[in-house]
Amino acid sequence: MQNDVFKALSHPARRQILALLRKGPRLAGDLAAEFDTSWPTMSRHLAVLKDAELVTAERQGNQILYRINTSVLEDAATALLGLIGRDNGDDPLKEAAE
Amino acid sequence: MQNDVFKALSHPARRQILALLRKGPRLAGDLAAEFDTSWPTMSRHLAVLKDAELVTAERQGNQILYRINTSVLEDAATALLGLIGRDNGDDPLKEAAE
DNA sequence: ACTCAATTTAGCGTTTTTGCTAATTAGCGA
DNA sequence: TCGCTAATTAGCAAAAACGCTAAATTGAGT
Repeated sequence: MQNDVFKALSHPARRQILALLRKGPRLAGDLAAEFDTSWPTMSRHLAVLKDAELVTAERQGNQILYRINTSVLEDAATALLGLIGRDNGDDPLKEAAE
Repeated sequence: MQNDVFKALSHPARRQILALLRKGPRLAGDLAAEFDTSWPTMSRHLAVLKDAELVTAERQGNQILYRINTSVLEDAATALLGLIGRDNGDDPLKEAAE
């Protein structure tokens, strides 16, 4: 699902969400409050991030706590870095694919 | 134009093009030959990569030589890595934005 | 100028993404 | 159970991305 990861990262709002989440877990509502877009729109951005496993969601009673998932982000960064190095024989795209 | 970079990276074919280019510069035609899609489609993918400055194009007489631009790729990877580290105060998105 | 090969641009239809409002689900407390 | 708040899902319209075929462009060679 490497594929969806880059797609998820392609929207600026979603990268911004990750930037906020980097500082610590947040409730969905708190996140939504930081953006101009409507709640449902935020909710969908979060769903996209969750599908890509870039974040995890955990119910806390009435609300939902979102956490960044650094491991998937690491894989993506690694894949990108793999694209940089001069040829060492292996395929950088396949390499980080899992 | 950080924005366009991630968008450019969001399509698997374009990442694959970069993977090929990583091994060395290539003529547009040679690149196109590696994919199932039509030439015009490849041409557009290349244009997207060029807009994002992920590659550079250089005319060689009749044909066009494409080269990967690692510096932009590095910036993107750095931005991603910046999303991983625990809070150090600065904004990882802005940071790599230029 | 004429022609060929390499590539890009135009134009079009289909699919995906985005963002909105309205409606729904889920959990909590009275 | 009723009502409230938090969040998601439905449904829709507008915009953007994709990929194709056909037409145009560019440079090289004759």
